Formats: sequence, structure tokens, C-alpha cells
Amino acid sequence: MYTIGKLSKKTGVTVRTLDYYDEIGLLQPQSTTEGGHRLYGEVEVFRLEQILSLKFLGFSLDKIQCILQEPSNSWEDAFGEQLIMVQEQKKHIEELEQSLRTILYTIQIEKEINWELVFGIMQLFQKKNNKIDTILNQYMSEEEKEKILSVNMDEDKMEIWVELINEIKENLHAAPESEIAQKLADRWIEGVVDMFGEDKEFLDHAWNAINEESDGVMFYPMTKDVVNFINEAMLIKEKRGGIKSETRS
Amino acid sequence: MYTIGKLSKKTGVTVRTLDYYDEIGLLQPQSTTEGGHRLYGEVEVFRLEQILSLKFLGFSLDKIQCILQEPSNSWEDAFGEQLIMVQEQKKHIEELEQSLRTILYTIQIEKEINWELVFGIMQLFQKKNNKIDTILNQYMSEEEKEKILSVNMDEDKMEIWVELINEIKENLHAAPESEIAQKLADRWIEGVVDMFGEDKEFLDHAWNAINEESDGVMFYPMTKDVVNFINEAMLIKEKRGGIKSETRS
DNA sequence: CTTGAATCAAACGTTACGTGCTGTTTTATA
DNA sequence: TATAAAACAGCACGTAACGTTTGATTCAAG
Repeated sequence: MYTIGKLSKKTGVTVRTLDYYDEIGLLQPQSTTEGGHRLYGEVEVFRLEQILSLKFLGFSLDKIQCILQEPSNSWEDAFGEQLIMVQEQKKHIEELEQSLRTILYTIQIEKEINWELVFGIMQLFQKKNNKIDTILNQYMSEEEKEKILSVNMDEDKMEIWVELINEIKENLHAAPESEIAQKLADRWIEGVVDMFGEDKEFLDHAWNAINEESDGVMFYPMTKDVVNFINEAMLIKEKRGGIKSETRS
Repeated sequence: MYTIGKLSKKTGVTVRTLDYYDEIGLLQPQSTTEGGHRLYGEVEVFRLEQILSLKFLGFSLDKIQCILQEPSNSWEDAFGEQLIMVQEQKKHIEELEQSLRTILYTIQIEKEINWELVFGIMQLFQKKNNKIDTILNQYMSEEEKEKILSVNMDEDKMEIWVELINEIKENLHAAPESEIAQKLADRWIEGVVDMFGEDKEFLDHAWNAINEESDGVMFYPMTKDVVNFINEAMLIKEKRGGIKSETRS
């Protein structure tokens, strides 16, 4: 027999919580003393552990009460539904993460927040039909889409890109044939190859997609001006010969 | 100038929500009519869109109020912190998903819920030091650990395992050299190769880990009896010669 | 000027408890 | 066994972000 305080210490839940569970009828004491103090037995300890487990797994107290009352028929249903709910939450959280990353890197590039971008991201996720898919489908095969979507840059790589794009933005006025423009284009190529390898066809498709949609929010922060700058520097590079890149079909 | 109803229709948020935002001072009308009806201007529309975006990104109304008041100094900090929070949530949700999956499959195998397993999973996650890591370290290299942790079975594959383990449990009495035992062992091998390939060293390490820890909850539902059954069937297979598997060192 | 629609203010409900508060019961010590 | 200290019961308010309801007031159209 445990008093409410002993049970609290044994299981690590607060007295108030046990109080609350008693109040809503989720976990009631086996008996009480003459004075009205609550006493819990082993059965209640086991039930409490069940409750805590189900709570950890994300069930509401309401749901817990329901499924602990039922004679054990629909465990599979309950857990199946819960798994689906959790999967949906996970998907949503991954979208959040992606959005936050994009915005964060943009802040680092532009030194201030870009509300147009933020609003754009919102729209991207509020449209039911996945706009990203639609656009990518115009330029790439299924495998290529997989490849571009599965890229996840780590902090270090992203920092390199942020720095590069920052420098490009500072030098947009530079002539395509200038040394600085050529060096920036070299670094761009280096970064692209590092991310996607040297698959020329894939790179061309990706480049086309970026070129056509770079005013939108999808490929942020590769904006039109940045893409144009690199594009022209690349053309010069080709004319001078020797470089394999073949942007623009 | 929008009345509260027009603004509601324009932006899709309910009147009550705008009411609430006014109440807590998050979004207040530009002016009011003589009768006390609220009027919102374009500035307020923009601010509302900011609010909705930040809310979508997971900020609390409190935080939103703070960061919209500040003169724009610490956007980077705010989004950085938010990203970290979201990443923690994601990690937690992935643990949930894994737990739910394990329990769900176990329900399907045992036709009822196994509370010892559930409690075991709780303990596994409540211990601060990751017990999984400790155990795997005893048997496997870093790369091998990566390999075994990165396995994610889809519904179909899991169903095959569930079925196989169910059949094994039904036939635990069968002699290791019986035809049925041998066939089950064959299917086991087939499944393992499908998941991890034929890397013999890796399979041996994994088999050792499972053998030593199969009374715990880690490799559920590969319990001791199931593992022993397969183990003995394998030994027979070896004696009869020809099969490459070399379980037990 | 009269409707009917829109709006306002206020209050209570939601989840899963935390944080007090007062008054009573139990336990430990003298 | 008396008394102090600890534990306990029970109540009530607070949290976040609104939903829901009610009744009174104001606006816009005819």
C-alpha cells in the first residue's frame, strides 16, 4: 500500500498529477484511510505505468482512458492510428525544418529578413498540390528529382554556399570575363560537382530548372541576378575552350 | 480599410482570432468607428501576414510579439533557436515512431499487447546514456552500427518478418533437423540477405549481438526462443555441409 | 426608418497539469 | 502521550490559443 506521496516518489510523477488522475477517474486509489488519505496498491502501480507509457507514446489522457477500459480488442487499431498521426506530425516538422533552414540562410546572405521569401514559402506549403513537384517534373526525370530532393547540406557546406553567393552579390557589376567573375564561377562549379558529382546531363537539367524558376522562391537564394551572372561567366569560359560545362542548350 | 469581418475573409483567419490578437495587443486596428467597430489598414494586413508566417514556423504568439517589436536586430538568433527546437522535436518524434512501430508489429505477432516490451521501450528512452549504443559497441564497428541502425523496413518487408516469426513461434517444438525447421531457417536467411546483403563478417557480428541480447527489448521481437530455434536449425544445416553461414564463433 | 447582417464585449470550455492556499490527518519525536 | 512537523485533501486560479455561445449594439441597404 502506497500513500500518494510514496507512489509519487516511486514513479517520479508529481502528487498533483496523481491528484488530477484521481479527479478525472483515470487512476483511482484502491482504498482510503478513515481520515480520507488515498492508498494505492500494486494493481494501481501497474496501471500507472501503463498510463505513463501510453502518454509517452503520445496518447491523450482521454484516449488512454478509453483504450484501458476496452477489454483489449482494438490495440492494433489504436496504435496504428497513433502511428499514422505521428507520421503526419513528422512530415509537418520536416517541412518546418526545411523552411527555417532556407530562411535562416537567406538572413545570413542578405543580412536582413526577406518577407517576400517567407510569404512565398508559406504559399508553397499551403497549396495542396505540391508545386515543387510540378515544376521539377518539367525539367527532370523521377530519379533526378529524387537526387535533387535528397540533397541535405550540412552546416559547413551551406556556409560555403552562403559565402559564395554573398560574394557574387557583391560583385554583380563585374564583367563576365573579369578575373573575379571567372574565379567565382570556378568556385560555383566546384560546389556543384561536390554536391551532385559530374553527371553532365543531370547538371544541365538542374541548371535549366534553376534558370527558368529562379525568380520564384523554390531555389532561393539562387536568384535571377546570381544565376545570370554565373551563366555569363560560364559562356566566356566555354568560348575560351577547354572547360566541359555546357550550360544552356 | 477593412472591418474585422472583411479582414477575416481576406486572410482566412477567424474573427475570434483577430479579436484575440487585438486583446493581447499583437495586432491592433488602425482606428475605430464612432460605434467602436475596428478598422484595419494595409499596414495591419502586412503585419498579420508576418504573424501568420511566424506562427506557421512554430513561434509562439509571445515570441512573435517580441521579435516584431525589436528593431530587426536579432532575426538570425530567433530563427536559429527555432531551428534547434524543431530539430529536437523531430528527434523525439522519430523515437516515438520507432517505438510505435515496434509495439505495433509485436501486437501483430503476439495477438495481444506485451506490456513488458512497452515498459522496456520506455526505459530505453528514459535512460540518458543511449543503451542501444553501448550494446552495439560491444559487437560492431561504427560502420556496422550505422548499417544496422539505418535499416528501415517498409510495410511489405515487415509483414514478411511478422509472418515468419509467427510461424517460428508456432513451431518452436519442431526438431532442428525437421523439414519445417529447415525451411523456416531458409526463409530467415533469405530475409537477412535481403536486408543486409551477404557480408559474412557483418552478419556474424549482428548475429552475436542478437544472440547475447535477445532477452532484452532491443531486438524485439527476436526473442531468445526464436533465436535459439533458428540457431539450432542453422547448426544442422552446417553439419550437412554446403551452406556458408557460420553462426557462433 | 426599418430590417437584417455585422460587430462588440464578456464569459466559459479546452489539455494536462503547476502553483499556491487553508484546513485536516498522520507520523515522529520528546 | 503531547506536541511539532510532515504529509495530505480540496479548492481555486493560471497556462496557450483560441472555439463557442449569448445578448446587446452598430452598420449598411432598402
